[in-house]
Amino acid sequence: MKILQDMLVKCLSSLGYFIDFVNVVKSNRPDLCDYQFDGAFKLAKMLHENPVVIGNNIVAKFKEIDDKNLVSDVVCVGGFVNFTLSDGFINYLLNEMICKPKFNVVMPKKERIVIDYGGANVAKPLHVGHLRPAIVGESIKRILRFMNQDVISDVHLGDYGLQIGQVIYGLKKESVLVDDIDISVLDMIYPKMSSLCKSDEYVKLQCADITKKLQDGDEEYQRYFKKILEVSIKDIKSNYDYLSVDFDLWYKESDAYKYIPMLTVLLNSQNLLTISDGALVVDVSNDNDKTDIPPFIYQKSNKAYLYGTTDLATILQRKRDFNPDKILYVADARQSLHFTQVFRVSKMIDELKNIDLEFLGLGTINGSDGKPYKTRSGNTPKLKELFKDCKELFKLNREENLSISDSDLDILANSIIKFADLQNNREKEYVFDMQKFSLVVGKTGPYILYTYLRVNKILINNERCIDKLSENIYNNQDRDLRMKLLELDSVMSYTFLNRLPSIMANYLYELCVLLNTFYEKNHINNLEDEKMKEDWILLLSLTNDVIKTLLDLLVIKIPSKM
RNA sequence: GUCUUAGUAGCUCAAUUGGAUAGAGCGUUAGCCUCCGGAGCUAAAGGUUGCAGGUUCAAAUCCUGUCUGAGACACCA
Repeated sequence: MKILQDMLVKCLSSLGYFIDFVNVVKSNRPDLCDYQFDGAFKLAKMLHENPVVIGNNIVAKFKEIDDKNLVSDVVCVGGFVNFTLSDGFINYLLNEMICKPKFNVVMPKKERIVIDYGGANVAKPLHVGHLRPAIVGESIKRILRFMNQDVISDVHLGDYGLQIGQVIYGLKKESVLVDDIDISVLDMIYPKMSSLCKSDEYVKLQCADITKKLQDGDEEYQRYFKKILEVSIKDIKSNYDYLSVDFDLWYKESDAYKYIPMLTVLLNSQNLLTISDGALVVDVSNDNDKTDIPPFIYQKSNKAYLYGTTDLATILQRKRDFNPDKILYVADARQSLHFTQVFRVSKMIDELKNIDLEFLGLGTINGSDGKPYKTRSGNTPKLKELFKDCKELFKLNREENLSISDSDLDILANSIIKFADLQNNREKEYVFDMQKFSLVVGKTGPYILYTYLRVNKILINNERCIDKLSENIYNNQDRDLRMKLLELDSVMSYTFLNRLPSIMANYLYELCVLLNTFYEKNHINNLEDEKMKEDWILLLSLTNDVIKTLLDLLVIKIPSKM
């Protein structure tokens, strides 16, 4: 609501009222007004005056300068300044949305941003835990691009950590030849080795040793490693393809290794490395810390490197390759301390200190019991099985679902799971209840898709023959829908600034609710009034364009029918 | 133990970051297809925002204390 805001700023300054930021927000009392300003209270405190008097002054002045009739009414109620928009102004704004690109959303300053998400590790099967980093990351990437940012996405595969040593150890122990490695073998080996290492300290040391030797270039281990990489990446790609998640870069942890010597030089030139208990560390503690931040471990006492080192080397790599303004990390919130350490070291290094580093933490996905999600059989379900289950449950739901094509079923299963995830605040954990999700009633992906498709049917049958709305608004459902469309601008900037797809997802749902209400109350096909019909076709066309765009930003495709 | 984070309707979550009467979905109850897709729509019931203080015109939101859950806390990722 930029125009209204500018007008209010003008109004306030001509009254001699100064306030640090003027914010006109959507009213939470739609019975009273459309937009609300509560600055009169702040002014009252500053000036030691009655807020009602100040509010009334603002109202009088606003009426005086509102030569374009932006508002049909502006009143002061108990200190709140309440604006009701005029039909003309509403339609003016909607027409701007129709004819300008990207619905006339105000764009932020363009920056070059690397976004790191997905969290896949080589040789570990993708499971339900990888769902959020992939979906939320992909959605944030798309939102950044919509907001005109220069974005590079990188999957940053974990391929050089201890897990690879574990898998190689397991393959050798089971006498699997390099040529016989396939995805089913890998899927079987990792969980086995992971639990073995937890119970057997000796095996763990062996695995650590293999990891170290691999990092040092051991030929035999490198052969295993290359094959594992090939098999595993193929599988990871097919999983991400299914989710419509894609990356510009498929860099791996190991690709950052060649930057470690340079990184060491940089750290040494600033005397940042110290030895502690045989390991090379960087002290990242700070006097203002409420609790001790442990030192960042640069190199283990056995000379092997940890993921913190490769993360840091990756920042250097990105700096030199792309010179980004920002790097965003979408990862499990439990890694918060790790990123705090990495970021602090990065800020100490002269070459890297100007890069903004943002950690976007994700809450865990829990089952109905409040604990991390498991299948009925008790193990962590693999991603593909999860979608298969979802499709099966969805088919049982309705007889008609049996006739839906398999590709549309995939789209619907994607919409169910993605919308269920993205409507939640990414920082909070949430309960994943497949039974509930596949029932598909209420606030779900298919609800949005259904709304889109039924309205789209009208648009197919009625050609859009004007490109500008008239001055009219015809009834309450009509006005509610138009007002909701006007919120898009502020929703997008809030979503962008906070990197919260959930804000946009909830807006999309609310928009669909109003669209459905409109649809039930107004039967366009039966209309006699041609002008009304033309306006409404255009309005519905705009609404569906918005829905389609937001669905894409939520990584949800539209099925041909459902 | 220290730090972080959460606690809102029976259940799962909102609340544009201090604004007016705390909103949705599920579930429950009662309605709505001669009509563009009923996976829909219209209503109703359901709340001392964990508890106790405090700050101010105004608190779910900020501060203090307290209870409960979750998580993190140097050679795993």
